[in-house]
Amino acid sequence: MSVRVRFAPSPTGYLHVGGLRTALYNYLFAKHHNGKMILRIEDTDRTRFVENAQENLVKSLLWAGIDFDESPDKGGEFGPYVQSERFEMYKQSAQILVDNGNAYYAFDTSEEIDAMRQRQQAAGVAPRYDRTTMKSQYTLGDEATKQLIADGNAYVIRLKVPQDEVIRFKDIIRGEVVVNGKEIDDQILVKSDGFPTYHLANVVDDHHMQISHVIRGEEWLPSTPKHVILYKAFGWEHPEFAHLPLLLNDSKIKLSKRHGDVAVEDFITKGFFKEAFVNFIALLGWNPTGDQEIFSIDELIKSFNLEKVNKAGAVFDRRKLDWMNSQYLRSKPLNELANRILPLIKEKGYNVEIEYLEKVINLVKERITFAEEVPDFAYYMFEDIKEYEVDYFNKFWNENTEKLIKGLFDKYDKLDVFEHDALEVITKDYIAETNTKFGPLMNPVRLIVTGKSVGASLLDTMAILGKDKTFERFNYFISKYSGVYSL
RNA sequence: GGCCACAUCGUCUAACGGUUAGGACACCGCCCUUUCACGGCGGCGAUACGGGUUCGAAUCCCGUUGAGGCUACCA
Repeated sequence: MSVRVRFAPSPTGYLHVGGLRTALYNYLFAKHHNGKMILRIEDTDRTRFVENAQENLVKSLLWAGIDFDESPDKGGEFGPYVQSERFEMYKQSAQILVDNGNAYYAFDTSEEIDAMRQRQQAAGVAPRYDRTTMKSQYTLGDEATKQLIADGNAYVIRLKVPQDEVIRFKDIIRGEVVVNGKEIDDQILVKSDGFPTYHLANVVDDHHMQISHVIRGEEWLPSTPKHVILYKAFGWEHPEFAHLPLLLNDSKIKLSKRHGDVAVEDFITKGFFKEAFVNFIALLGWNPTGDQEIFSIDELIKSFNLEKVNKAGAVFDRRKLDWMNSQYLRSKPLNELANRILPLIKEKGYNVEIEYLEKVINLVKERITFAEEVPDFAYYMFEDIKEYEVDYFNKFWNENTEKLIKGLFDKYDKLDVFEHDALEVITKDYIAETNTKFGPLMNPVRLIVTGKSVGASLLDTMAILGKDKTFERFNYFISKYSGVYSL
């Protein structure tokens, strides 16, 4: 059997990281099995529809490297891939169920349903549609029902759940799940506005689109029995199910919009590499066995399998995500990094050659998490020093060091090749000659050249900055602070 | 409340029924070192609890507890 899976978001906002993980697992599963990945937009709730949401969803998915074989944009032989465009199909499907006795009409208002629920809760029973007392085809009879519809009364269509059956299905991740029909509510299939609910549309589409595996979040597990009933009512085989563990926040509750950023695009904006983000997300709830932490997308595809997906929810740990990003930052080609932040560099008003930018990135990349930090972290590589760190200045700048530093720069001045190795030889000779140490000598030099107390290798910093700039800073510093030993 | 599913270091996780319960993030220490990092080495730290099955249980079964999901004319 060929593998066909789908990612089926609602266009209600932005792509949630949990949604991305679901999409990713579907994608990895499809690619692993040489199957097809389908995007279907589930927009049956027009009250929650958000303009441009679909575009945003697709943009985030594409950013992560998840593309589709069939989608609203690409089309495909099972289209359309937007549920609102499949309206007729659901209508006909619902009619089939009414005709074959697996669904029925109901005319209750939402107030009446609310009242029913309150009665049930007060009585301590589970809220469920009460076929015996409510205004449905059950209590009204077929003739009266027909008449009410003919008269233009609003109605819904409900699934007639077999009360005396035990529903069983196999979940690839969780094993067999068993639910008693008595526990299942008569789910609304068609709303009074004529639109199908998720349950109907989902089952109809998955069947007609020949979906082989439904891989979705655990929040769908409780409604899966309803879906199984639906497939049976239609006389269809149901696809295989795999319910993914939830992504949790620090409080171990389902990651949601209410608690910090969960929109994928926020992470894009923050500067995460897609490879790092995908790598991190993939390992949240799945592990191929072993100690490997860094996986390329091809490695993920190669080793992915549903059986290894965990059952328990996984907390989304930003610190590990940061670490993951820094790992990728260190291993990425310099030209890629340089091109990535070039627009940002220009935006800051810095006019530098790409080669120079690459050198600077290489200089500081082990000290930062995001490539975008470079212009701030090492601003002194792009413009004049804005200020000297006061504590550092007061600690290291005095009459002795001034004399010492001047002597060192006299030696540096003789250098034609202003590079790391040459600088190192000169510096070491000078240390031996003056009987000082690297630290006390170079700390003030760092202050003079960068204004800061921390940073990358100082010799490399000076070499990249070049002799002219280095001396410009030295001369400026001396002209301003010679004899001034406290700020 | 009911239903469903879940439970290994703080977090992500590994472990044919036989391991000193392994790795990673975070944290701490040491080394490296001009600073800060990177890196290397080491430390801290877990099988929720109680019963069973078994020669032997993190692993299988039952119960308890805990935390979660669902309980919409939302998905």
